Amino acid sequence: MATFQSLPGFREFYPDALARRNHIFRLWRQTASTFGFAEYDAPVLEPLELYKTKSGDEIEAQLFSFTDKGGREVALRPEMTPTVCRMVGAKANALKRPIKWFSVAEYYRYERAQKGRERAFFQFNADIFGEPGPEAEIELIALLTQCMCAFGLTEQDFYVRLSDRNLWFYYLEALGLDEAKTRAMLSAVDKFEKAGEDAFKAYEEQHGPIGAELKAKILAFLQIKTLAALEQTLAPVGGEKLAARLADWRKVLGGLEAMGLARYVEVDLGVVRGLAYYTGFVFEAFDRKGELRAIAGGGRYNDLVAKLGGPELPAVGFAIGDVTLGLLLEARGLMPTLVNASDIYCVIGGEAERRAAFADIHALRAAGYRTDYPIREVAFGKQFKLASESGAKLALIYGADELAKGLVKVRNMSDRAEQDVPAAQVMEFVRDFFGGE
RNA sequence: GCGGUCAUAGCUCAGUUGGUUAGAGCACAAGAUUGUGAUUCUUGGGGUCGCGGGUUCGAAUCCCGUUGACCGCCCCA
Repeated sequence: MATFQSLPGFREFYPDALARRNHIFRLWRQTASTFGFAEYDAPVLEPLELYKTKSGDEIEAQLFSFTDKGGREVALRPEMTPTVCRMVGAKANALKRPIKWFSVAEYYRYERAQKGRERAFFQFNADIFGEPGPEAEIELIALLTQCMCAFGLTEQDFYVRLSDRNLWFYYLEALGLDEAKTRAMLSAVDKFEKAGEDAFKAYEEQHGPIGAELKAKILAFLQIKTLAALEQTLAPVGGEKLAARLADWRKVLGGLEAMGLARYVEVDLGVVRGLAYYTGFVFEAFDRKGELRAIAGGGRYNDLVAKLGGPELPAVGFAIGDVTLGLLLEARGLMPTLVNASDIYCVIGGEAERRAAFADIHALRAAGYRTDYPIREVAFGKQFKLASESGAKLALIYGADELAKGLVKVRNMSDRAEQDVPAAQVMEFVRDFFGGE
């Protein structure tokens, strides 16, 4: 057994695991690019204060933080949001609006590792800055769903739960709750799905018993699954703010429906997301079977850029984690296996033939064909087995008989057909073969 | 940070009330096979049984500690 093991929650990526990771990254990048998002990157190590300012002092317990040799308090980034807010804030006036940016990066959190949660993990992060209206939400939720569908996932596999902190604020205000009670109630709502009635305990300890009528209204609000039900519930409450907010809801859901994405999105006010900096719509993606942790989460955070020292700049963003998504893809059989296949495998008779083959091998590789051969002498019969295992579509056979006649034998690995090709025309033959695919 | 379960080969696991040299399948490698593919047969490498201590004539097996994984709680940006 090895003397040293990797730290808890830190993963090693053997080639097959890295191939799966790259597959995920590739489709994320491709998808973001089709949506017109630009990729950026940023430091892994940041001033500790950046995260304390954003999330409060308690956050330090969840961070990989330390003092560097210059006496600076630093932390490995646990998320991208504060960093990207700083970057955008610093050049806000020079950036063309809307600012649509994405990144694929590794994050570090000092937490107990569990299924679907590691201490080091990757996230796809997408944000839109400078757009206060719900059009930004449409764009991002569309991107989120496509970032899942690109892998072959369907509405049978995942869905996005859409909620709204503003709606809760307006509704609870109309029900007569002050700000402190509202925050406590949102915290209870956040816990309700997991804890049930117990979720209200903390609220009642703080603010006294919840009246039966109030509780019934809260629970009814949580049951709402459609826009129609939402409008029906809020109609008697009235108020301009609520009316305007419902118009935003109609815009978001209408836009997503027009994109054909309605089947992925559910109204679900049970999602409030713990962190206090969200200022409007919030959403999370889950697997339909409810077996896994959240796959993605995001929302609007209009105050954060200013809070971190930039100008007033509205923003919406979300992140998808690689761990839970990877688990879901494995469970649905959507993770490809053979990734390192060759195009061409060379079967080589002996040492003399090897020298002749090398010229072609190098030329083929330079021309971009994935070309492999047995690195040391191997029995002829076994080489065909190796060729088969390599995944190559074509085997080039450099035998003594062929080379004596100035030929190379070419075997089509799928239909086993063979033909002789003049040695000088091998490259041309290969081009035709792969060009005609 | 707290509780529960578990830890034997690269992987999945077997290993009797404690008994002498710890096994199987898969995977990997070599050969049968010096000119033709996933089959078959033979053979091989690979283990201080997570680590440390204790009980015992004797520990993979029992006890204590520790590390890690998994499940749950807290948290989840």
